[in-house]
Amino acid sequence: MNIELKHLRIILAIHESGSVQKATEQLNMTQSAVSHQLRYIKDQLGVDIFIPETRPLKLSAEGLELIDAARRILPEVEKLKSRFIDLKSGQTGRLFIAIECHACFEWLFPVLNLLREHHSNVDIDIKPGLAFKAIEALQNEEVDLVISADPEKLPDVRFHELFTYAPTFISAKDHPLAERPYINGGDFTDQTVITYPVPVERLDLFSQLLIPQGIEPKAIRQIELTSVILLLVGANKGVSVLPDWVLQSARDTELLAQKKLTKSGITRKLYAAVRTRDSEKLYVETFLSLSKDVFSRLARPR
Amino acid sequence: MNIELKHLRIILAIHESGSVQKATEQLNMTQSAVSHQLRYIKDQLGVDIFIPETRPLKLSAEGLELIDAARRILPEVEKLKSRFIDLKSGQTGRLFIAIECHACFEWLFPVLNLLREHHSNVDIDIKPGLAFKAIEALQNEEVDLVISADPEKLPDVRFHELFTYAPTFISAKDHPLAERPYINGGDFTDQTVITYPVPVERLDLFSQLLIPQGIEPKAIRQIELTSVILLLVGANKGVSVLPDWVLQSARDTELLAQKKLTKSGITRKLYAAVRTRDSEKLYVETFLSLSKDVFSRLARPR
DNA sequence: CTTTAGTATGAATCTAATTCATAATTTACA
DNA sequence: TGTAAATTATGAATTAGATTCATACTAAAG
Repeated sequence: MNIELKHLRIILAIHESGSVQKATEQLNMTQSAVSHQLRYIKDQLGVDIFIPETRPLKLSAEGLELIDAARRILPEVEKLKSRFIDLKSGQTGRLFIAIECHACFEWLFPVLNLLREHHSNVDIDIKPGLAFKAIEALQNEEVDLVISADPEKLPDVRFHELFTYAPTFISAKDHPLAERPYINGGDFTDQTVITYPVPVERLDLFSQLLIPQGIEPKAIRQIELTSVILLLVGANKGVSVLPDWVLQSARDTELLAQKKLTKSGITRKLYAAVRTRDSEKLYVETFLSLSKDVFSRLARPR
Repeated sequence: MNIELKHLRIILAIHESGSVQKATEQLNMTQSAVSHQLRYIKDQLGVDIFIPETRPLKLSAEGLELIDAARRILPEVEKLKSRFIDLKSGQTGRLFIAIECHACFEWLFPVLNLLREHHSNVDIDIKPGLAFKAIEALQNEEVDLVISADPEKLPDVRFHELFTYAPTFISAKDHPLAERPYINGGDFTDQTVITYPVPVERLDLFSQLLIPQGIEPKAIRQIELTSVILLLVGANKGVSVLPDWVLQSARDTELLAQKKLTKSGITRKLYAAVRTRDSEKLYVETFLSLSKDVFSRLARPR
């Protein structure tokens, strides 16, 4: 026995319009096609749906049951279809985010709050614990967007540039290095460095400066919260390197000296990576523009 | 956008088995056919259901939604299908009954009570008010079975013989006609006849005897309840004609004289009329055999 | 009793689904 | 890594299914 949605639609249209004739236009079929289908349905179910040789066509007892079922099933399917139309257009969907950059929480939270206001139908969340294999998780559809500073050339992933920042050295004002015009890699050999609790190769200081030069600092101390890092650096418990925007937006920076890294300064770019086919989704585009907005407000020196 | 149940079944089978390959046997399709369908579905929905180039095939975010919907919709359809299998076999269904014969309530009630015990899934009911156009109502599927004494040759209706009975004259024992060996039509001209409250042409006495002979009784008095009719006849308020089985099963018949109608006696047959295509349904067959059982017990003289 | 509107049907046509053969990928395992 | 095995994708041919057209049939209305 084979029943398809098409058949339920036909039966329902005939019943609601009162005749095969009238149902034809609603169904975009000829009278003959409907009639053939009607016979097919009857053969499949083994019972007459409409009482034969009556006009207007009247439902049989069995037909009534079919109509009941159709009225339960078809709206479900319609819901599914419109759900997919929405999904495709980005009216609705899922935006799970992985961040490779720990400091990014600073601007990401406000962005997501704004994004939720614009797209209440989108399921927005940050997925922790994926930082290291974030791009892989993106390809796997475990997440839908990755904040990354290391763009790759991949066919199925597109990296959208968000903004440029400078990893910046900080120390207490009375720290010896606070006198320098800029800081070099070698300056770290006898310093305690305070960092976020992530593998060192994921920190700009290490990936851009220390690892290439084969330098190791005297000690590393890992702290979760940005404000605590600032506090400890101010208390001369160590030095640190943070994105310039963090320093510009943070309070209590009076005790700190800020220096560029290397004579020419190091700059980096942050990217939002999404799957290519998600690129035009409305909420992805909104995310990108909101990020730039929020960042530019955050980075404005006070 | 066109989605059919077939597509939901394919997606679900692939997801649950883990690969297209394994799904093929469950679906009774070749790997190629499944693959082509998969592409069709993707084109229809406009999004990838499975993440491309991954094995085992993994659902995309959109695919998950599709699976959810399939798991809601497909069981509904399966339920519908098994419902129709039951309907066709007569495991379940509807048995609405119209009776042309008023006295039939006497044996019909016990039959229906027994029938309900055998077929708890069948919706059993008596539909009043259809007595006159009962066969039409049967063809219209307003009712599913008609108790009738007037079989017709119809292509879509089948009359199953239930049993034979004799419309029998009754009067009080001290009534003048109680002396006669049998009663003729002419004997009614100066009698008050007590009948059920139905059109006279539907009463055996009239349709079989008085109307053909053009005879009218002195008066007609209509009473609903059989026991009241017996009471009134016993009290010499009139005479009546009732099926023999009613008299055999009723109490308080000591005061009554029973006489056959005409010298040779009149006999009639009762039929259960059902739509031809319902004839083999289990509960219809049960109804027929139960009716015969109950009747033979009822008609057994006490 | 004839007309008319609605429904059914057969044959032809068109569309969609399936198969077969084979290519392309991916995975597993050396 | 590289190679074999397994899985999936694709194109062309085939088959099955759905639709149309023309027309016959049926029920209802006048």
